[in-house]
Amino acid sequence: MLNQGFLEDQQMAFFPFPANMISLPHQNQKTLSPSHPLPQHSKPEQHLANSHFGLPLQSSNANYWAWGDVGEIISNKILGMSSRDDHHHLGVSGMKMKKLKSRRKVREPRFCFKTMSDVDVLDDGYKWRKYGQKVVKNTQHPRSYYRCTQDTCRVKKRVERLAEDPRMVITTYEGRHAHSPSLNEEDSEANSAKLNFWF
DNA sequence: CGGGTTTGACCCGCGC
DNA sequence: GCGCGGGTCAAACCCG
Repeated sequence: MLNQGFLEDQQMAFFPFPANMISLPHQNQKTLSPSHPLPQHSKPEQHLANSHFGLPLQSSNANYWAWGDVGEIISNKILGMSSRDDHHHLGVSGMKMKKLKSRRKVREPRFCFKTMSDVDVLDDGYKWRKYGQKVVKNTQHPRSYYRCTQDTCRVKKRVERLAEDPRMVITTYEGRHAHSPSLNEEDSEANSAKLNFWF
């Protein structure tokens, strides 16, 4: 059973990395469940070229794909609000966040996706430092907390395994990277060109 | 020695 | 106000 709060909270679900962004060191690592394969026409690169990409969403009992403008999907489907107001608050400092908190609860944009993988931490091109681990209630698997190592970047991610199916890894990203991935230095420019959809 | 991980303590929001 | 639970901190530890 998927954690109820999880679904309600995120209402979104699964953000696919473009295939060229995910390295697959393990044979059996696949994005999304095999029972919900990517549609044939949904080659991520294609949509990158159009500055659009697919966002597979999950309702309570079915996975489906939505295509369109990233920001639109994020604000409509993920943040669940018309986020014009909140866009101003994205990426603000911790201090500012505290001030804003008192006025109104502002949440960093979040999205998550599910992968079938032996490894907990997928290589998404960014460098992460673990800052905590917690056993969440009613699950036998701990949740790990990671922060982007770039000191100006406040992006965080959580990684946990599905209780019902330990082969599945749920990765939840919070915030936006203020930089391009640091895969390796020499082609960081190419990477940033490819990956500037990271908003 | 520098950078990452581990892990218990602490913080804070939320429901009762 | 209090307790619970999720999220974060930070000292200790580990490793190349």
